[in-house]
Amino acid sequence: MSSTDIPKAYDPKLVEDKWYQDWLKNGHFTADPKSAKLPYCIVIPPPNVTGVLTMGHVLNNSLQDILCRRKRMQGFEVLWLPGTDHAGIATQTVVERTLRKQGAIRHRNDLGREKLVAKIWEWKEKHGGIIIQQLKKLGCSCDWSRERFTMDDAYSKAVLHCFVDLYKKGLIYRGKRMVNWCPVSQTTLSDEEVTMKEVQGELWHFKYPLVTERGEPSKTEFLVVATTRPETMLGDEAVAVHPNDERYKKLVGRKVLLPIQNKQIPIIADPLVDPKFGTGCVKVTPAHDPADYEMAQRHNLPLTVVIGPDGRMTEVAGEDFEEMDRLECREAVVEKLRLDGLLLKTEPYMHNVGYSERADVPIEPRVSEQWFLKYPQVEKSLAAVEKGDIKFYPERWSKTYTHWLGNIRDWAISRQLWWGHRIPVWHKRVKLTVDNWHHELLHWGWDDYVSGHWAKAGVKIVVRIFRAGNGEEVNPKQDSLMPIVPSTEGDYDIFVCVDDEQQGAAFEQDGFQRDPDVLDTWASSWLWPFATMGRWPEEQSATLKKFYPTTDLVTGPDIIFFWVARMIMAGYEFMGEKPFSNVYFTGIIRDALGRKMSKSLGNSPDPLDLIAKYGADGLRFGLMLIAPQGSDILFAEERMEVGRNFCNKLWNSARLRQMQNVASSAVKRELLLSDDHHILAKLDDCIREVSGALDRFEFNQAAQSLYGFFWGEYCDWYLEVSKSALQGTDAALKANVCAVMDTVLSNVLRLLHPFAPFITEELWHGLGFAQGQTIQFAEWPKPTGLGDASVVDWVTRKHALVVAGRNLRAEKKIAPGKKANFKVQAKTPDIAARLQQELPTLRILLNAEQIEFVGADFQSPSGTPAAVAELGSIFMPLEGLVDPAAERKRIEAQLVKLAKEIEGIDRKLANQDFVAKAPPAVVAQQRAKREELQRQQAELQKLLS
RNA sequence: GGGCGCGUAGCUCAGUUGGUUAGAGCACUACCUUGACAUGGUAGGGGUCACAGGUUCGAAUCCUGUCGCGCCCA
Repeated sequence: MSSTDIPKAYDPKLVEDKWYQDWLKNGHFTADPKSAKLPYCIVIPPPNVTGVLTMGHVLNNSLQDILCRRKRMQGFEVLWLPGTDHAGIATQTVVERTLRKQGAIRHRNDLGREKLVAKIWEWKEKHGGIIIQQLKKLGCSCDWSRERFTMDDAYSKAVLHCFVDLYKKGLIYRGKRMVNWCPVSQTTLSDEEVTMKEVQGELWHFKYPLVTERGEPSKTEFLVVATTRPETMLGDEAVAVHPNDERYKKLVGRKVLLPIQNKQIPIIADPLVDPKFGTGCVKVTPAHDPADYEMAQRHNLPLTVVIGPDGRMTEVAGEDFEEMDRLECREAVVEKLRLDGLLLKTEPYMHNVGYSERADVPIEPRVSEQWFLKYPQVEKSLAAVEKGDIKFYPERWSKTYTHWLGNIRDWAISRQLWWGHRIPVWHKRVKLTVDNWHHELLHWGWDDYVSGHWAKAGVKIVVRIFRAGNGEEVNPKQDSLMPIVPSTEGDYDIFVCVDDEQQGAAFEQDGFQRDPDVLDTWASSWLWPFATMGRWPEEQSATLKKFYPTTDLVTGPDIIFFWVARMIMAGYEFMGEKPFSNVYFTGIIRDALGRKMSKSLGNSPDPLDLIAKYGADGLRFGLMLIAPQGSDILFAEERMEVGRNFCNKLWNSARLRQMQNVASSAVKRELLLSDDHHILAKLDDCIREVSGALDRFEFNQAAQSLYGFFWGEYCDWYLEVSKSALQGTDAALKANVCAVMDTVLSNVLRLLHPFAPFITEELWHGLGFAQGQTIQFAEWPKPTGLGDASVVDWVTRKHALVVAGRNLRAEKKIAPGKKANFKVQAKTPDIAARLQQELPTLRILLNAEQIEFVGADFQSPSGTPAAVAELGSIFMPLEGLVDPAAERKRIEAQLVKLAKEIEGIDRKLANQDFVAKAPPAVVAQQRAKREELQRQQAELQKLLS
C-alpha cells in the first residue's frame, strides 16, 4: 500500500473486530492437549452469568490475556479456560425482582420451585452470553470451545459427586447453629458473606426490676442492662454478669422481672460477659445473638424466637408487637419502656453491625438447621503457601491467607434458595419398632447397603441414621438396629446421600424427601480448576491431564477466602495436587474519590463505552499504566486517553517508516552511528525490563518501560535524528536507518502485543513483518545484541548539549520553526572531533542553520546567550537582539545553582569518615563530579567577564 | 481490640539490595500547525519524600515511636 492509504490517526474500529474474527476463525485460542509444547493454563474467575462487564473485569481479564498471549509467544501450549458462574443469590434475586416488577408474581411461592428455576434458566439463556461477548470485545484470547457454566450437566455432576464424597468422609454434617440470616433474601449466609459496617447507633439503658426473696418484683431495686437492640429484649431469658464481678456476685441465682413480657428470668454468671461494658450486666437473648446463644447452651436456657425469618416479630413477641418490622418494633419497645419509667438513658453509640453483602441490610442472627462442612486439607493448604509451592503476588496476601486458615471455622454450605445445586440428600423420619423395622429398613435396600455395596453395580449411596431424640448417629450393625428390640424402638432420622438424582428420586416412593436447600455457590466454584476440564470425575480427559494443575490464577484479594483458599483445599482433596502455582491478586478499581465502583453509586463507567472511545488496546494499555501492583486503582477516564494516545503514536511512527518506501533489510553493524547504537542498546534494556517485569507479575512496570522507551527514547530522539539520514542522499545509510527502525518496531510490536493485541497485529502485517503469520505466535523478543552499550553514555551527554541549546532558543523566544546558528566549544579536542562527525544530527536536533566549532580560546561577545554542558559550551550568537543584562541574570542564576551543588559535594568530601568508609568508587565519583561542576562554573564565569 | 497496607509535585503513582541534582504521566505556563503524529512538538515552573527520634560516612529507602488514611478479621 502507498503511504497515502494510511490514515493520519489510528482508528481502532477499523482494526479490532476484523482481527478478532480472524483469530477465532483460525482457532488460535484453541488449546491442543496433544501438543508437545509445555502447558500453560489459567482458568478464568467465572463472572456471574447474568452480569455485565465492569472495570474490575477489564483489569482482571486484561492481565490474564497478557499472561496468556506472552506464553503463546514463548512457545507454550496455552489454555485459558473461560466460563460463567450461576451466582445463586445474585441471580435468583435479580430474576425474582424482575418478575415482581412485571407484576408476574408477588412472591416466589406464587410460581413454585420448578417454574421459578425454569424462569431463571430462560433468563440465563437470554442474558447469559452478554459478558462473554464483552470479553471478546476486550480481545480476550480464551479458548471459547471449552467455555463452561457451573450448572452445566457435567459440572453439576462433579459438584454432587464431591458432596457425596465429603458426606461419606463425615466432613459434611447437619447442625443447629446460630447462622447469619438475611431477612431480605431469606437465606443463611456464610461468615464471609457478611460485611461489618461501623454505624452510628444508640445504646439504651433499661431497668429490669429485681425479684425479691418473696418472689415479687421490687419497686426500688433494679439491674440496669444496656443494649443496641431493644427489640430483642422480648426474647430475653436471663441477665448475665461476670462470675468475678463483686458488684453482682450475691445476686447470681436470683431473678429479675423481664418488663413488658412480665416474665421472671434468672441472673446467671458467665465469663463471656465483659464487666467493663456498660453496667457489667447484659441481657441474654439466646435466639437472636451468637454470644447469647453460646451462653444459653451452657446454662440450659430456652430459645425464645421473637423475630421471624422475614424480619417481622413473631406471635411470641406479644400481640402489641406481632407482625411489626424489627426496626419499627425497636422504637415501640423503647417507647413502652419509657412510659413505664424503665428507660434510664439513651446515648449515641458507634458499633459494628453485620450487613448482608447482597441485600445490604443488617443480618439477623438466627438459629436454624443447616449443612456444614469441615474444611478438608487445611494443613496441606497452609503448608503449600508457606513453603512456596503456591506463590502469592504480592506476597503479603499470604499472611491474610494463613491467618484465615489458621482460625478456620466450619463452612455453612446450605442456602435457602432454589437456584443452584440442590443438596443430594433425602431424608425420612421413621418410628422403628420391633414389628416394622424389617419393612422400613430393608424395603428400600438397606440390607444390600450393609453388606458393603449395593446390588446394582456402580451405585454410590451413603446412608446415615440418627436417633431422633439426641441426634446421635447410630451404626445399624453395632447398635442393634437390625433387628430392632424393644429397648431400641423409637424415632430415627435416615439420611440417604447419592450423586445420581434419578436414584435419589426413587427413594421418594418410600417416603423420603429431598432436602430443599441448595449449595452455596462457592461450594461449586471451588472445583473450577478441574471440574471444567472434560467430564471429571468419570473421565480423566486429555485436557485435564495436560493442563492440571493450572499455572497462574488472577483474581481480586476480596475473594481470597471465598474462592482462592477453598480452591486450594479442593485441589488437594479431590485431585491430590495443588490447583495452580501462582496467584496474582489485582487491586480493586475505585473511582477518583476512592470509592468502590458500584451500580448504585453510578460511578462505574461502562467498559464498552470506553472501548468505543479509546479502543480496546488504548483501554488496556492505559489501565496497565496506572495499575500499580497490589494496591487499589483510582480510576479516572482521562487516564485512558494516555493509552489511546500511545496507540496513535505507535501508529504514526509506523507510518513514518512506511513512507520511506525502503524495503526491510538486516542491520549492517559497520554502518551504525552513535544514535543507532544508542537506540539499539536501549531496546535491549527495554526487552530485558519488560521480560523481567512480566516474570515478576509487574505489569505496570512492563507497561511503563515500553512507554518510556518507545515514546521517550525512540520517538523523541531516534526518529528525529534519523530524519537526517532519511532526507539525505546516502542510500546505504538510509537503508540501515530503516533496518534499525524495523528492528525497534518489530521488537516493540511483539513486546506490546500482550498489552495491545489489535494494533500490534495490524502493524505486524502492515509493516511486512508478518509474512502471512499472526503476531500471536511470533517469537518473544530476546536482547538483540546489536547496539554497543558503551555508546549510550556519549549519546546521553550529546542529548544534554542539545537540550542546553534548545533551552537557549526557548529562552530567547526563537520560534521552533525558525533556524538558528550555534557555536560549540567542546571541552576537549577529542570531543570536538566526535561532535563534528555528528554535525548532521546536531543540526536536525537543534533546528540549526549553521553550527560552528570554536577552539578553547574563543571568547564570545559579551551578552551572547550561552550555556555550559558536560561536553562543552554552546553559544547562540544573536547580534544586537539580546539584552546583556538579562543574559547576565540568567547565568548568575545558574552559577548560584552550581555553587550550591559544589558546596554539597565539598561537605561530603571534607568529612573524613566519608572518605575513609564509603566505597572508593563513590568517593571517586564525587571527586569527578566536583571537578566537572567547577569547570562549568569557570566557563560560566568567563561569560560574565 | 488484633492483623495487613499506605502517607513522595496540584492529582495519580514509580523509586529494585541505603550512594550523582528524588522520577513519570496528567494538570499548569510559554512558544509552535516544520513533510509520522495537535491523540502532536520544544522548553519551563512545581517536592522539608506525613512528623519526631535512632542506626550509618551517607536515609525517601533500614529501626522505633507519633499522627493521619484505607482494608481485613474479631
